[in-house]
Amino acid sequence: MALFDLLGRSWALGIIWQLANGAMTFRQVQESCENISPTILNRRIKELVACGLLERSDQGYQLTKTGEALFRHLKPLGAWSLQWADKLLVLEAAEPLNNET
Amino acid sequence: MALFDLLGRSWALGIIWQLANGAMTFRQVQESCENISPTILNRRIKELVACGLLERSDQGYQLTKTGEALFRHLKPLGAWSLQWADKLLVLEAAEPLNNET
DNA sequence: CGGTATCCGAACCGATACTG
DNA sequence: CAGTATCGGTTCGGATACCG
Repeated sequence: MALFDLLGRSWALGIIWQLANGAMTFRQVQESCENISPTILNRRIKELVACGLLERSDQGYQLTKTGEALFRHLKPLGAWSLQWADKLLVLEAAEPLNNET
Repeated sequence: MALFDLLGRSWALGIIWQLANGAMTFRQVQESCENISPTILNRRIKELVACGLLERSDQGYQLTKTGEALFRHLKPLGAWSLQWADKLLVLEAAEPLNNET
């Protein structure tokens, strides 16, 4: 699934997540992503635009219809993955691995 | 979302997809993924096991409960992404880019 | 402000060869 | 058969500097 290849790249999901709240300018996105370097931001944006997930408007960048549709599909998965990540941490904390304590 | 980082790696989704149909041995997975090299397969499997998505049984590797839950969430997204990929191709075919026709 | 060009180190893919 | 070790080649991330 090419989609996961794309979304797996650094900041791609973060950008989509941010833009789900409305249009943002280049700088705004940059700041909202803990000052990601412009190089990467530029790359991700171009990719996402090329894939029809993002578009430019007067207000800056924003999700396309397709992008919004994707976000709707992503949201439940995001929630699930949070639960999942939590459980992982708990498991790791419970398993002593090799440390004798 | 760490999940996407994991699933974005090569073959990770393919492996899950295959195992969704039932347990498989190392070789079987390998063959079902157009003979992915054992190095990569081994890496992916270890990661997925470490994350509680896969487990070993007598029949080989199989999805855990968690893995199956993930798969259920993934399926609709997979279907969506197919549509999306198709539209992308159509768009690219329709836009002449720079070619004068 | 918005975006591009360059460059380097790190991470990743994957072939091959090898052990149990 | 199942899995590991090693080692290139390539891609990716990201800092910096720079242009419109």
